[in-house]
Amino acid sequence: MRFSESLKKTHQFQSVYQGGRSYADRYLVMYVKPNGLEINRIGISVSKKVGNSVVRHRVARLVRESYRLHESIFNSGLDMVIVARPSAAAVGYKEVEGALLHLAKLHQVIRIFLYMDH
RNA sequence: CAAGUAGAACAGGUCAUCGCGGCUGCAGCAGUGCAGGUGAGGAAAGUCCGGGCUUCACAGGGCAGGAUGCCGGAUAACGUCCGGUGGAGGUGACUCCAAGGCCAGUGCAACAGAAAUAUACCGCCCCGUUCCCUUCAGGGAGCGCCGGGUAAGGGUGGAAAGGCAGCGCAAGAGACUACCGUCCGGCCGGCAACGGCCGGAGCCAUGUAAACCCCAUCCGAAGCAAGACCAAAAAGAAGACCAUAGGUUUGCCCGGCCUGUCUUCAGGUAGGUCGCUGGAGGUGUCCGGCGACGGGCACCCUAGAUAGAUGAUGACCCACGACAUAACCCGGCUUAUCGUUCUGCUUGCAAG
RNA sequence: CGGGGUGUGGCUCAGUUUGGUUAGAGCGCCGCCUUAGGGAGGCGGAGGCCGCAAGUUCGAAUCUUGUCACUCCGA
Repeated sequence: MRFSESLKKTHQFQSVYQGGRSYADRYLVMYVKPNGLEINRIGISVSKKVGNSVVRHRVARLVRESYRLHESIFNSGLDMVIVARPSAAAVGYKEVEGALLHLAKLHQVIRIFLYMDH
């Protein structure tokens, strides 16, 4: 991803959980917190309750792919944590993409005109 | 053709676009960019065993604890595998078995039953005695406070002192006899487990060791977050620099101590590098072996991430896609799994 | 990577050590009594293949092995 890094440390995740705002739908939960940097940092969390290793990796890839393909319309300087809910295990790319963009719209972190144009 | 049985292989494919982790090459001081090539499984899973490797411990032996348990072999090793033996199931191909020892000792066996490791409740028989019948041989019925024999029959139970048939007897009993079984001894075959044959028995006597236990064999402990190296930081040691700033020791001076600066050593946190993939490795072929497996030769190199890489979209085909993601590496076991293909063998039916 | 624990009526737990006849307790549920009615109280009742599968034993919730799920601890 050209403009983004990933969150790695436990304390970075804790910071977003405690200092950020959150929205959720059936498949995903999104936490957002400004980080004061030029770039975005994104963390994806898929708990063991979602499924086994294959399912968890697949969900994480779908979320990452969705973000990658729409990276250009996101605002900069954000820390985001996206948590997958158990119902996300059964769905495909289209649903995950829709959920991600829906939550981003609620957070007002994407450029709406580009989103509409898309 | 149908049903079954044993074994083996495969685990969606092709194309296009976007994207990810190593590697190689080129460019660049560097961040990085471009190109090429490569990138999960039969179970990668569960972590149930075994080994390698690493660190620690260790003269040797024993105890404790744990594991294994018919015999022989394979192997680095195993609780795995192969070949046998015995037993169980199946018409059969074939499958399954924790399959050492309760005459070393101890424990336990509810309920039922007269009695559970020793027993006489009913029954059967003998003896004594009373009464009745009587053809004077005997027969029948009752009694025995505590007379005796018997384990055939009854019933209980998982189990009641081998089974069955005969002989025998007052009634009975391996008391005796044949067969079967069990145990003991001998001979033969086999490396052995064991099998076969012959002879004998005082058939002295339940089950349970996945009850304690006994016997035989094996096991030092921990695990790649093992461990090795580099190394900010924090705390530490030694030395030097003060003709020196501050504090303290006594009012002052010298001297001492602390703070200071530098060097060296030690240390090992954050972080980094190695361990990290060429191996008890694969594929083919030949040889030895019934086989597990072993040996020779040729060829091949096939993930190595470190919050952790395989995905998305579109098109076509088909069987319409199951289970499941390496994390130091191997050998097994167990469990999950939509299906497809092939081979050996068995049984049944039909036809030739 | 290593180690431990738990699974029993709808819920919370006993019983497993040392196998034994029909597995108990509380709350909940159902019926009846009581009340004008409800609650409380009293009486009675239903509800369990003891997580699953094999095995040992005459007999298994209990013993053994395998397996599944949940959960805790350490590095």
